[in-house]
Amino acid sequence: MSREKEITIYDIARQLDLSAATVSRGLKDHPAINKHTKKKIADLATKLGYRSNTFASNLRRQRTNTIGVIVHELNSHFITSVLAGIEKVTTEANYDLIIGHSSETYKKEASNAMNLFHKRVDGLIASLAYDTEDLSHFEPFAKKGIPVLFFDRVFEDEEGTKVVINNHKAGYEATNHLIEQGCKKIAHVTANLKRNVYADRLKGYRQALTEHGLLYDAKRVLVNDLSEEASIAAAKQILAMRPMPDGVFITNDFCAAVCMQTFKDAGIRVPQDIAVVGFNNDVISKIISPKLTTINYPGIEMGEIVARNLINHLNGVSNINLTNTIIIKSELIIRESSMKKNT
Amino acid sequence: MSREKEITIYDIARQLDLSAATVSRGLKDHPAINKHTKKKIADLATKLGYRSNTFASNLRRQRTNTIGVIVHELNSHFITSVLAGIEKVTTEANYDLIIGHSSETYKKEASNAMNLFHKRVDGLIASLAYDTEDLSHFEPFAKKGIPVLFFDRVFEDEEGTKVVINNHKAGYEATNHLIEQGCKKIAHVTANLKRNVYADRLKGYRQALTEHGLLYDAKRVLVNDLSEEASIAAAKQILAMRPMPDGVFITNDFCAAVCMQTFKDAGIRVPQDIAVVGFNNDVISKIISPKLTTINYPGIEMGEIVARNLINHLNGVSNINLTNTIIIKSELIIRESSMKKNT
DNA sequence: ATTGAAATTGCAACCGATTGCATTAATTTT
DNA sequence: AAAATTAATGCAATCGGTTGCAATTTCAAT
Repeated sequence: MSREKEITIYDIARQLDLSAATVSRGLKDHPAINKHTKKKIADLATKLGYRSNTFASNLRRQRTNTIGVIVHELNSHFITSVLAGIEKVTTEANYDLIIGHSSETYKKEASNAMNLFHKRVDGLIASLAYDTEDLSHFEPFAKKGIPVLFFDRVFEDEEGTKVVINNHKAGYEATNHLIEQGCKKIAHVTANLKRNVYADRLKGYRQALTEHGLLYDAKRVLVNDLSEEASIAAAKQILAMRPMPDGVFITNDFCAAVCMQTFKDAGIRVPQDIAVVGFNNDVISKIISPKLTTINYPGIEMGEIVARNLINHLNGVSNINLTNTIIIKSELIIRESSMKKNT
Repeated sequence: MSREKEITIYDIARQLDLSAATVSRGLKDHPAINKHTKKKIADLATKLGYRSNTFASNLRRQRTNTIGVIVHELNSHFITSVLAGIEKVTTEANYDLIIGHSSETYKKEASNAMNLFHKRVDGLIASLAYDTEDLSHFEPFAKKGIPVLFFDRVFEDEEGTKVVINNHKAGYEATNHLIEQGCKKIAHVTANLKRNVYADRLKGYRQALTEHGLLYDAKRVLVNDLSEEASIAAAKQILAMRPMPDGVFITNDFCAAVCMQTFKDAGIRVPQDIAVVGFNNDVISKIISPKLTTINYPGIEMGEIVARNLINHLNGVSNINLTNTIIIKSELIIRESSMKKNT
C-alpha cells in the first residue's frame, strides 16, 4: 500500500531546470525543442515512471481521443470480428475505444449512449438493438457535432454514414440456392422486421420465390427473437406445416443450429427431408453436423471500414459529408445442410 | 456541424446568481445545499443540456471511478457471463468499465495493462492470456497501490485476491464420471499446462484414474492450443491410439465439439465407441448432437464476486487484506455424449 | 432585543497539461 | 561588428469541477 507520489511534468521540469512548457513539448516531440533536451526529458520521464495525466490533457485540449462503440451483444462471432476490425484501425490512429453492449434492448442502448455522451467520446459507432425504434437517443451527439456512424443494423431512411451488406441480395442468394437444390416449399425464419437486416433478407427471399414462379406464402414466414426457446418453437411450427417445407432459410446460425437439432430429434433428416441455410457464418456453423450452409458476413472488413471512415472524418481528411451508405460484399458458403442434389 | 457551446457550472452559476461551488455541490446532492436551490440548479442544468466534465472532475479528485478488465477473449459464453456479472456490480456502484482483450497473447495483455494504467483505472480485474508467464506487467499497479484481482486464469503462488473454481475437483469429477460409465482407457485433451486451470484439471484427471486402479499414461494426454486445426489434429491422434481410448475428457467445449465432429467423420460413434466430456458449458454444448456432457462454470457469479471484492476494497469497506483465494462451485452437467450405460 | 447555533453560500486555491505569444540565445548575413 | 534570422525556451492564462475554510444568513432560544 505504499502509494507512490504521482510524477508530473513539473517534477521533471524542476529536476532539469526547465519550464513545464518545454517538458510538455519535449514529451510530444515538438519540432521547436532541441533534440538533446528532448532526450534528457524522455530519459528522466521513464526513470521517474512518469505517466501523462489524460484528464488534464483532455480537459485542456477539449478532445478525448476516444471512440465509443455500441453493439447489441458480444457473444457472436460476427460482432467480435467487427470489433477486431474497429480496434485495429483505431489503435493505429491512437484512439481509445469504449465498448458498450445493449443486450439487445433499447433501454440499455440508450443508457449506453448517454454514458458515452457524458464520457465525451469524439465519435460513436453503433449497431442497433433488437427493439430500437427511433434514434432520438443519438440526438445529443448530433447537436454537439459528434459524428455517429452505424453498421449492420441501421435505419436506412435516416441520414448518416452506414456500413452494411446487401441483405436483400444475400437473402435472394440463400433462397435461390435452395431453389436450385430442388426445394419447392421454402420456409423462412427471421426476426424483428423493423430491423433492416431482417426486412431486407425477407424481400430477397420473396423475390427469389417469385422469380422462380414459386408461391410466396406468409404463413411460411416465422418471426421470432432468435432465442433458444423461440428457435425450438419455430422448428416445431415448421414441422407442423402441411405440406411440410422441404427447405428453410433461417437468418441466424444459432437459430438454424437449434432448429436442425429439433428436426433431428423429430426424425426429420437434414438436408434430405429439409434443406437448411443459415446466416452469419458463425463458428457453430462448422461444428454441427451436417455442417451449415450460410452467408458469410465480412465482420473484420466492416469494422475496419466504419472505423476508418470515422477517423478520417475526425481528422478532417475525408469530406465531411456524412450521408452515404457503404455496401460490403457478402457471400454464400455452401456446406452439407443444403446439399440435396449430391447426397 | 453546428457545434453548440458546452455548458459549465459557471454558466449555471451566473444565470442563477450563485457561485460555482454551490452549483457543484447542488448537482451532487450535497447535504449543505438548500433543497429549493438544488431544484433550481437541477432544472436549469437539464434545460441547458449541461453535462459534467469528467476530466475536470477526475483531475481534481484524483480518481476515475473506472475499473479496467482484461480478458483473454470475448467470444466465449463463459467470459461474457463473467463480464455481465462484473458489469452488474460495477454499474450499481457507479463505476465505469473499460474492457480490453488480449487475444490470448501476452503481448496484447501487457499493452492493455499499460493502457489501463495510463488511463488510471481505480482497480483492475484480469484473467491471464494463454501464454503469459509472469506478472511483471502488473507491477506498476502494485507500485501505485492500485488493486489487481484475478479470476479463473491465475497464478496460484502469487499473492493477491483470486476468484477461481476448483479445477482439480472438476477434472476429478469429469474423469470419475467417465469411469462410472465404464470407460477404462480415458484420454485427456488440454491446453498450456502453465495455466492453473489446465494443470489442475490434469491433476484431477490423474487422481481419478489412480484412485480407480486405472493406469495413468502420459501418451494419452494431449496438449494443444484449442484452435480448430489443433482440435482436429488431437482427435486424429486419439483415433490413432492403440488401443483406442473409450472415453476422453476435453477441457474446452469448442475443442470437444470439433473432436466429436472428427470422430463422427471417421465413423466412430459418440458415446458408444468413445464417450466425451467437455468443459465450460458453452452454448454449443447444447446444440451439437449428441449433446455434450460438460462442466458448468458459474460465470456471472464469478464476475459478481470478483467485482464486489474490488469495489469493497476501493470503498474501504472490506479488509484491505488482498491475499486470499475465493473458490466457487462448479458442477458436472451430464448429457448424451458420455452416457454409455443408458444407450 | 441579543445571542448562539445551525443552515447556506461563497472564496480561492487547487488538479496537470497545453499553447499563443514573448523572450532569450545561437547562428547567419551583410 | 552590427543587424537580421532562426532556434530554443519560458510566461502565464486556460480548461471545468472540487473542497477546506470563512462568511453570511436564518431562526429559534434566552
